[in-house]
Amino acid sequence: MTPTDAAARPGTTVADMVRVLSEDVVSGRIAPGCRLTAQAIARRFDVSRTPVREALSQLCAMGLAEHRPNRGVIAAEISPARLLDMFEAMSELEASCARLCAQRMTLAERHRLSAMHESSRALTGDDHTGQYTEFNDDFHSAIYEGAKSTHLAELTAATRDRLAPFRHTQFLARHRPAESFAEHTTIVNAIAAGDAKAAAEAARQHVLSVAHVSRDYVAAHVPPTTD
Amino acid sequence: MTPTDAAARPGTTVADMVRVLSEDVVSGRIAPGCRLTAQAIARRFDVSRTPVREALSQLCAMGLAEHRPNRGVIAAEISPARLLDMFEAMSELEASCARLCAQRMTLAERHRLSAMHESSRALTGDDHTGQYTEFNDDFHSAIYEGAKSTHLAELTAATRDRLAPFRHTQFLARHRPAESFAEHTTIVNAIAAGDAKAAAEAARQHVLSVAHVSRDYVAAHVPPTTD
DNA sequence: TGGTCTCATAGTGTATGCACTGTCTGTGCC
DNA sequence: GGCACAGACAGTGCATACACTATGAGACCA
Repeated sequence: MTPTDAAARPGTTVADMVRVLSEDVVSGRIAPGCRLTAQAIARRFDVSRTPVREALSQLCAMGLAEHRPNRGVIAAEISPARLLDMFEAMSELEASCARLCAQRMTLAERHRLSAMHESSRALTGDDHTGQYTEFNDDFHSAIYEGAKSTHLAELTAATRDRLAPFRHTQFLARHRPAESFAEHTTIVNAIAAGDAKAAAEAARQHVLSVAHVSRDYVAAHVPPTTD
Repeated sequence: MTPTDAAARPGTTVADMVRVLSEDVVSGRIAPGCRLTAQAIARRFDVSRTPVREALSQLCAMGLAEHRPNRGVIAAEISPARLLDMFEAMSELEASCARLCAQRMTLAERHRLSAMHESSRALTGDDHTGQYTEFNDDFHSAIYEGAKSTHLAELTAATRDRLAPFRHTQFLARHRPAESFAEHTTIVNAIAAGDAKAAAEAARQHVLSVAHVSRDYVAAHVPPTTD
């Protein structure tokens, strides 16, 4: 055994903890509002509190957690108003990506997007929600990438991650995958046709409908004020 | 003197260091590519390396610095391609903000924006560039705010800050303030008229013209590869 | 003279200790 | 019975120490 344990366990760096913890928050395994105590996390990863604190501060910078001075860090809690606000930003970002896709995707890329979309038809039944959720992320990622604007793609993906715990609730609503598929069709067709304006509008409307479904879910399941 | 010096100097918290350092990077006082050694910064603020490391990691998360494992942190270096890429994202974000302004600003807000813009006419001479630069930031902030979409405003402001060292170079170009003023006029008029589409397009073009002026400046002043 | 190797040094990354703050529980008072 | 206060305790925030890594200068060799 080397003197420092960290060298013996190369898998446990600050970056690794950030990755694992952000996945926990994004997936909802760590619920919004839940305390992230440095000591507990240090025990979990078998490191000291110092690198944990670093990981937590990065989580805060990503917007996935919130730091309250002398009171620790909690998994990000998003008020209903803030949630809609973020979905709105998301709709603008996705609209921009879709618009740029319509202008910039190569023919091959358009075909690949269409094929990808078509392959998801089989997953629109309410008994494939897990698979459809996964596909959905891939589909949107393809659109961020197709815009060929790295920073825009980064901002969009970051916003998506912050909304992830809430977006995923949409597919708990009955028939939502089928609706989602139909909305995707509009987007894909507009991009395939190179119709930038229609692509942007379709993407915007798609995200807003996700927002409404999610809002209804949150309204039904989250107490009005969680403080 | 209290046991902990930090208590005696309440002005030197992690947040303060982040503020000061980010201003240094944004303003160009700390040049892109410049090393940010934790020890030197610790001496500068008279604290230990621990809080400095926290501040630096936040700077990295903001995109204002870059962390290389075991080799420290450097002030963000942006390649010309990346720069254009970020300006493009900026143009999309500003366009969204302007569009929402046209839809959402109250009559009073529209009047205030027009008045604000009109007041800058006196600063368009090439001998007021400092004042015009300052006004310009206020003007754009007003548009981010007027969109009434907190997250969008945050993303836009964050991107602006990352571009700040380069945006500011635009006003070094002769007659640029006057051109900027003319472009602002188009935006303000569209917002005043509630013409969302025109406002978005005007804002997009405005940012893209900033990008071109800045690109020309950077091309003339930054070596091709800084590595 | 040019290239390579070695060692010194500066600086990063992590662990640990200590002082301070916030919170919770139990006790005394109204 | 309800409320305020004091103490214990848990957890944060920072300083410091130590091990490891990257880098550059100087010595050695071809």
